[in-house]
Amino acid sequence: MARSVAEKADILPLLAEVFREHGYEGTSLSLITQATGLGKGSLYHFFPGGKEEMMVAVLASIDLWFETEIFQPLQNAASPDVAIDAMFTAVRTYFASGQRVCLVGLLGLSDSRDRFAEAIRRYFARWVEALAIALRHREQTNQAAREHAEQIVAGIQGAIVLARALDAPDVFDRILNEMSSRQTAKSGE
Amino acid sequence: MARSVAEKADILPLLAEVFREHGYEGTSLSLITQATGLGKGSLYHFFPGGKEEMMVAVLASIDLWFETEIFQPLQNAASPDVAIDAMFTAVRTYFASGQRVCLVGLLGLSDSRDRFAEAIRRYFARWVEALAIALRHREQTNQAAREHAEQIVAGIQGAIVLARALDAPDVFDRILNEMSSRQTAKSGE
DNA sequence: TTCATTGTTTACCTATCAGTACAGAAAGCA
DNA sequence: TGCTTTCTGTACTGATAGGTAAACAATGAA
Repeated sequence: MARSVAEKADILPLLAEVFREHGYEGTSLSLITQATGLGKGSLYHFFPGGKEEMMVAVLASIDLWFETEIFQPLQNAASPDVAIDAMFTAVRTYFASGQRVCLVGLLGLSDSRDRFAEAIRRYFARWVEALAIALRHREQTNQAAREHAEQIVAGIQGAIVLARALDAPDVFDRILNEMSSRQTAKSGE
Repeated sequence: MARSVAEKADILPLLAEVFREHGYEGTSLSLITQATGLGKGSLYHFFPGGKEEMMVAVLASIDLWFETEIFQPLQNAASPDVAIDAMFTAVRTYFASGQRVCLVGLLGLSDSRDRFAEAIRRYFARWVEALAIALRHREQTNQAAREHAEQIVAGIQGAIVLARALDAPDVFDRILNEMSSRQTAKSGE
């Protein structure tokens, strides 16, 4: 047969996209088979734990991506300003100017929050933490840097919500631009 | 029997709460009967259109509340500053410092977005519009007021996401306080 | 006190859900 | 070539989903 020699690594992005579009509850196995081209047999071969294990794997892959592409650069960059700029650019691309939902944020709002509470908490905690480190140079205290980081992460999440609701990607870009420029403006102080 | 002489007005808040907690997809009729104490028969008597009509009614009641409690005061207040302050206070209470989700925002992110797209769009469009009017005094141009309004509404939504994800209501309060104080700080300029 | 209206209970319908069982095909290795 | 491991299709399960039908109880006006 059409034995596609599927590997977990290949189907994870597809899986992630389905969960992003439909949430955890809204993603049925039939949607998954449709999106991945894999039958139930294959899916349960790779993920014996079913839907929940699939979501855990997706969350882990998201975590890995953000850790390497966003969090680590923020923490270790020689120039924090450049790293923060890079973060804004990466985020704009990743979330397709708000047309692509943040799966972790969505999960946190939804019914299945409790099931993945720890992964959700860690994702946002790491983001705030890494960004706060990059912001330390700019702020009087570590606490101020932390609060500023909270504002920016919340601003990004809110920009997704608003841009999706209004169906207006330009709203997303405007909000991110403003946060980014308010940032660089401070260097003149 | 226990004829509770139910009225639509009485069960709408209960309905709203169930939808808020579980989303549209996640809210099953059995959850609804449980939360309202009404059987399917009664529910379909009040809402012949089923779940969808229930959600439409809930959205309409939310719309009404925000229109009278938030949007109109923002637009018509003698003192916009006071009205904006009142908005922050009302929002903090309404969303219980981020422990209570914004149903409209959640819907916008989730699978059932298309079904209620127009109501979702209008809710946020009205919010931004009303807030922009209250902010006009503070900004150079109407466009700047609008952009600032977008930032604040997005900030509120993001604060909900972040506070829920971190399970930390104080994060919500901090972010709102900061936005509110940045606002009043400008009057000194 | 009749009687239509309004509200409620109960039983039932079909579709779909997540998950399981298992036979069997492809692939890798000998 | 054989044989084992890895993968896949099909058929099934029990549970629950949203929704329907209709008999029936409470209510309020005549």
